[in-house]
Amino acid sequence: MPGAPPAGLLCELGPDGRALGTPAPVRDLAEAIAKYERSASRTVRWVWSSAAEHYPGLLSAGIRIGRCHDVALAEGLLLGREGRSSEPASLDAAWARLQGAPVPAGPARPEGRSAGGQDPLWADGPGAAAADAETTLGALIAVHADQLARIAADQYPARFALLVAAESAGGLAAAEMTFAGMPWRADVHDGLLAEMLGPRPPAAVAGARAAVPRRLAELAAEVCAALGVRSVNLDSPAQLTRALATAGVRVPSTRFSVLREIDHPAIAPLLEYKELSRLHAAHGWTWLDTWVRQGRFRPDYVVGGVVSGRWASRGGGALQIPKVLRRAVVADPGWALVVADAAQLEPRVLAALAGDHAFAQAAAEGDLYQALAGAFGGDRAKAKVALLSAMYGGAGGEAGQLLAVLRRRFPAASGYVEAAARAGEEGRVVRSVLGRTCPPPSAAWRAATEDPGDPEAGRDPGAGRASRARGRFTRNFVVQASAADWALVLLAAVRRRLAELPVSQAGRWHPHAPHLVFFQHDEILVHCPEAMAPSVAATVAEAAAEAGRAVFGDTPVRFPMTTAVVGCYADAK
DNA sequence: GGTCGGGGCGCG
DNA sequence: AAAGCGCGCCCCGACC
Repeated sequence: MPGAPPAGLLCELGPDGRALGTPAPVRDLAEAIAKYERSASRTVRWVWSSAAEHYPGLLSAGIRIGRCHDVALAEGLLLGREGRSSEPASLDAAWARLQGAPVPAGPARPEGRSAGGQDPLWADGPGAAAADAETTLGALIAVHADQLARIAADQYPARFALLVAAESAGGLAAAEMTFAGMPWRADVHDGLLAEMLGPRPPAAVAGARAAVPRRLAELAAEVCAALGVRSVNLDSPAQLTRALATAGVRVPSTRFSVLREIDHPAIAPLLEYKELSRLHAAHGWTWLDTWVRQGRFRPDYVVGGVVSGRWASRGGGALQIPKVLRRAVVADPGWALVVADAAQLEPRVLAALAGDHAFAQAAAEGDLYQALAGAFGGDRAKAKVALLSAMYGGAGGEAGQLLAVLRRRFPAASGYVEAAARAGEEGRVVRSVLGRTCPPPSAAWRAATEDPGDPEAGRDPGAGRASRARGRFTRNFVVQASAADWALVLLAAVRRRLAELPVSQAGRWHPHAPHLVFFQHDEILVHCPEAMAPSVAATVAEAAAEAGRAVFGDTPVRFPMTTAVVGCYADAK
């Protein structure tokens, strides 16, 4: 019925996922959910097909939920562990697999907001009869029970269960962050653009290209004059390379790092042009018009969108916001931003992962690189290069020597990443600390690297390169993915603890309570009333300690957060 | 008219 | 000797 609140079907489940009693129809599903959330006598964990699909609607109705089991996210993790990450992870797909039926086509990688699709819990749309709701609920219960069994069958079931819980909490946090939005001052953004690019050019008339901002036109003219050419499209690497060649400058590419080394009058304006045109194209006035509404930037986050478990985003380049634009991220009047990022997260994660005693001691307090500097002649910069090379697989320049030092002084830590690299080179998979699994090698990779039957035939010349490239990937995966595990547990802990602060109300999305507004790999932003900022900062610190214990157990390694309470994101560091 | 891979660069 | 890890999005240019 148009205008009626969505009805639905609820069913309580036992610890093993079996239905307790019969499904109960409710007239107003949102209200029924809120009522469960408010009930003090028990903690509810909602089982649903996906938060990305269902939660935005609940939030719009003013309802916040505490915990869930997100079937799609869980399925993604399980498929990954089973070496089937290319298969679709939706409830429909999982149900089809469980029944041995043809699996509906769908995106293999997780998606954010779904464009449509059936709503298994409150199926009241056209064509969704009550019978369909029952069928869908049955599928949901069966798939969930199957997932619980598959989780329990993991080599480390408790850790994998934590991963599924944290991923599910991430799904909730992502929807809440989109709902709340990141405070964004369009006037400040516009002012920054005008300062750097010149005033906003008039909108393009139909059919014509938009006018180029004044500063970009000036810089392009300077470059042309210095190169002695009439005109060149600086946005075309091919054209630019040719124009540089006519001026006697031969470059292998037009990358910033290549051009920077060249002594020619065209280079300075060219580098400035590249920097500003990038800002204009990616985060200029068009971006502002497209993505900022009523003082908020609301990107879609894609939980688990990166193989390592990091989030991706869709639209607005939410995870690539240029640092200069942080000036536009300003707390509402009377509110503050608590900006917290994990200090030197990845090397600390490696220390905890490897159980390298000497390394872990260095990661116990303070500046990790400084603590390791002693092993590198007291040079902190060398310690940092050595660590980054170990985690990324680089060995250029003096990194090779520094790696040798690292290997001698911290054998367990370097051994950990070396073993991961070997596994990757040999085509095996590796896992994060909580059990997120990297994708298996592609068929093309296997074909390129397999041993030829005839020893005289020799290997494909690209085989070594492909093998080493995968080694670098798995070497980095164990660290990056374990860091993502920690960050996800941190996010879940912050989210839960914020909801326990006095101002919050169970079951309600409270617009005046502190809320997460941004999460970028190892950094979080909380928007909160000014007076609450100190308790929010303390909450984040407690959550970080909790995440360390939950993910790594008993370790001397600490995971300190650098936390700032500011009115503007740009002032955080 | 559209798609798609590459070059390039923003973030971690 | 040469090369480092993971993304999203812009523009270009080849191609259908």
